[in-house]
Amino acid sequence: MDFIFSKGEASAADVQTGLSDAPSYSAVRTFLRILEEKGMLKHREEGGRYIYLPTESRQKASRSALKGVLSTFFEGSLANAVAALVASKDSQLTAEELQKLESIIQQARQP
Amino acid sequence: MDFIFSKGEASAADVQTGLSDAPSYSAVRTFLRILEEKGMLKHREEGGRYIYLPTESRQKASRSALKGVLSTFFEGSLANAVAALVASKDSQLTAEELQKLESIIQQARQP
DNA sequence: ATTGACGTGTTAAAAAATTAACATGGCGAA
DNA sequence: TTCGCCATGTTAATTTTTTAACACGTCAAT
Repeated sequence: MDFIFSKGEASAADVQTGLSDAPSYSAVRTFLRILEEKGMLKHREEGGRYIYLPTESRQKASRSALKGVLSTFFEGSLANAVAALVASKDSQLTAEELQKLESIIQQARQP
Repeated sequence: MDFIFSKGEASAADVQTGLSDAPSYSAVRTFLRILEEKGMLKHREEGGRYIYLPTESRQKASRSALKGVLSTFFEGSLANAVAALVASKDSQLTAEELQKLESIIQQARQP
């Protein structure tokens, strides 16, 4: 699911190729079919191939995933999470990124 | 794993009780043992009971989980993620939380 | 000391996931 | 058109996971 969310959509071959710890092509195919049966994926046909995509909106899924991590590791606090990344040596946080963050926060504080 | 990380440590019974979609107690017990064999968990004995806890530090695991969500859903950008939560109606972001965030960002921008 | 409750270790059976293999049908190139 | 290639549909075998069941040892209470 994460792989398909990150790509937006993917064929069975895409998943099998792209996933580093992927099972066999056959297993991927079966699993995608099961995920569709469970309602988590749907597919369209493109030149005979099946392209799978999530049924849930990316927005919903992303918020849900983010809240999940916050809840599991950061007591539900976004500030705690940001603090952890900021403190991380290899955080890859550029000056530009920090500036964007600040402007987002400021806008949120003054509606 | 997420459950144990969120609790810090847990017995088989804790997991089985606390997890909403938990399998049988027997399966939980087996699974914890397998996770230990794989090196993801260790256990200590407390009054004859096994209490399992992660081998990886909470800090490492939390950063890794957070980066994973950022990478899957937010193009790796923390700012994008924060923006999504801020925009969410039910974001639960209190004024206090926003203030903490701002001060964290400001400190990060001026080392 | 004895009993009963509880958790582990172990085993075996049931269910599910993974894999391989082959048939079918569509599509493009020669 | 005809051939070869590729993805799907299907089936069956294999492996892993999940489950149940029971023996054993510990601990607390009676």
